[in-house]
Amino acid sequence: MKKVTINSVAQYAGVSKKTVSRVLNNEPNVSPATREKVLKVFKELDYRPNPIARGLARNKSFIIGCLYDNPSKSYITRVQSGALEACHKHNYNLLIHPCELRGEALIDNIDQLLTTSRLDGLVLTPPFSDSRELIDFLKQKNINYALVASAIQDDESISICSNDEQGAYELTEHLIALGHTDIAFIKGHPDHSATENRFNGYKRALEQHQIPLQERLVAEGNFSYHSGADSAKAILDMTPRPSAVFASNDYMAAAVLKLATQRQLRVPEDLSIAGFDNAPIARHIWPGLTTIAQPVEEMTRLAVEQLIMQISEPQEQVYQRVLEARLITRESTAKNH
Amino acid sequence: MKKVTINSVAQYAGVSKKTVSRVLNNEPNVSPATREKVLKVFKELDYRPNPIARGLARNKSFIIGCLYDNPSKSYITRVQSGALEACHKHNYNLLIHPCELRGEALIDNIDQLLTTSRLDGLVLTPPFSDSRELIDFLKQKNINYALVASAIQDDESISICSNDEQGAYELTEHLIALGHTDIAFIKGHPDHSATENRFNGYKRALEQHQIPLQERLVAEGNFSYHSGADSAKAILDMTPRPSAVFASNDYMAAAVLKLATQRQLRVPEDLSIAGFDNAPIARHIWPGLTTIAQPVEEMTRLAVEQLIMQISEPQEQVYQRVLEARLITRESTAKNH
DNA sequence: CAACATTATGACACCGGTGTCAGATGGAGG
DNA sequence: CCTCCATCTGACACCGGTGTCATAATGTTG
Repeated sequence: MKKVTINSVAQYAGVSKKTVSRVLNNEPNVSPATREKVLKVFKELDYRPNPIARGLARNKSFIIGCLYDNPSKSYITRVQSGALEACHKHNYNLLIHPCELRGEALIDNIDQLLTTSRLDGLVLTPPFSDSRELIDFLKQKNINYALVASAIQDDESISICSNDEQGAYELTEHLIALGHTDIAFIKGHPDHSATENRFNGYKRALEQHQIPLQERLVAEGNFSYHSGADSAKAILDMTPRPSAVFASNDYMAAAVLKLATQRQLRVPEDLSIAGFDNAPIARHIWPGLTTIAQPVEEMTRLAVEQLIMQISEPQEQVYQRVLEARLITRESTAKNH
Repeated sequence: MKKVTINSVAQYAGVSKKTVSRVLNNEPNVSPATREKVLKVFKELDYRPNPIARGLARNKSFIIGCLYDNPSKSYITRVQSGALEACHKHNYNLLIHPCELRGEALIDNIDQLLTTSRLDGLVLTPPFSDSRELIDFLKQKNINYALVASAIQDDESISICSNDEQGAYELTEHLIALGHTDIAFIKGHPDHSATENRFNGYKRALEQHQIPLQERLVAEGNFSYHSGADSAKAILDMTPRPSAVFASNDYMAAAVLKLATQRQLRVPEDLSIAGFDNAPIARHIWPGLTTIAQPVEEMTRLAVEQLIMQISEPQEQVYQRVLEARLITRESTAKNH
């Protein structure tokens, strides 16, 4: 069981190791006969190039880093899953790096990460994808990166997002169509651009239907279940109580549902509740939550694929795209009587 | 902004690069004065050794792989979090590798992973940690590994688990103490050793209290929410209906709760429900689920730490440990009337 | 103080690939 | 048949560290 290196392949095939390397990397200027011969030896010896040696010679690691700071486990795993798919397709690996946006020394932390791990690129997920400071740092350091679900679309950044504003608009419109006019809204974390986008969609729908925005119905949250619980308390204590609540994500919506149920309110008869994200919890509870599904895996997959392309052959034109979100209606919303 | 390599450090400090290497690795046989001098240059030049070059020279990657195939996102993120903590502490990185135990070619898949990524070790989480086939393969290939939540304790394997049997025993006893005797049980996935352990705990508690085990009350699940929903239907259709349901994890318990609520059963007045794992959903729903909390992060952290120790200095005595699980009571269980 | 053991240091090859460049080979054109 | 150019191919240095071993410097002993 000896190690198969490029040297043994070269010797066995009767060519120089440089020629083997050429075949390996699909470089031109290898005669078809030689290429064939070497490829055959690859199979015979079951040769697999050592990525570490390759990395050293090319100053590459074939590793993409994924930054996140998100309370939603399901969001994180969806992001990972999309990123992994793209990585594996191109023989890259994924390094996960949870860290805090508001941490004392984010830039230092990332700098450390980059120099110790020699990452070839970074995928930034919210809220990092909206951090100007971080992005400027990466630009200055000449590190390739891709933004997921970011509001930034600046011609220099690969950026894939979904249409939060439109999603929130449709969901609000759905509630309005059910006869609701007093619709409370729970905002997300202020560091995420999704927070503002979703709120804007809500406002636009109200405006469109000539329903005045009531500031009193807008609560501050931060996407965590806990913050949803706090907002839920404030909202359910209001008089008059709104007939519907639109929370900026499903966890906060679940918190509203929990409190409402505790207080013997019937959902959706007495109170309609809607969320955002289509997290697993949205269908694990009763009644199931009406929500907006986003293509998180798809977004991340595209972002990482573009990132890898950018790494292998830097391009002038950078890829940007907005994917569609879609409304999913479940039992938690119903006609206002 | 030139690159700082071991050569530049050596030159700047006026020593050979081998000496720099010695200081870097805390090797003996360097005079205190020289060591001091080199360390000072490290700081001055902000030198960070290139892990790739190091890896090539030592035939190491400083990367640990983490295998999982688990429907629970929260479990996965907890595992990752524990593993990352241990990795970062020792300057390792974590590569995540979701794959299917029942996949057509698991061994090939892992073989591929190992040769292309040159991992220094693997952490196996359930159900991989119970796969004899995989473990034998790793032994034969001389790959270091650590088992998380495995039933295997064979003196050659690092193995950290928590006491599932005891946890299930305590939870069942809790239900018995509340006056329940007809306690349905939903099993987990047959590939996980936890499934049998939890079932054994349930049986032991019944036996201890002279309650005969009723086969009709035992349903097959597989830890997924969906399987829980199927079992829930079977259980709630039974006549007479049991007064309590103990599901082998919280997702399945949540499915029981959802169906019970849909059917207008009051929980816990008409039906007590308990789960296992203390997943986030257990406290995100109403009523909150009585469950068993396991130290998942702690298990994984310990496993990875031991794994890294094993890698750096192979030891005769291998580390094994059983951590305690603990009962968490919430609103979903109450006295049987 | 000679003889030897111990500690400190550096020269050099090596890990397994890739980049550069010079030289070999072969076909087209005059 | 010779020149010229395009296509192949390999020798060799190099990426940034580590291992081996010889040698220099220092310490210990009789």
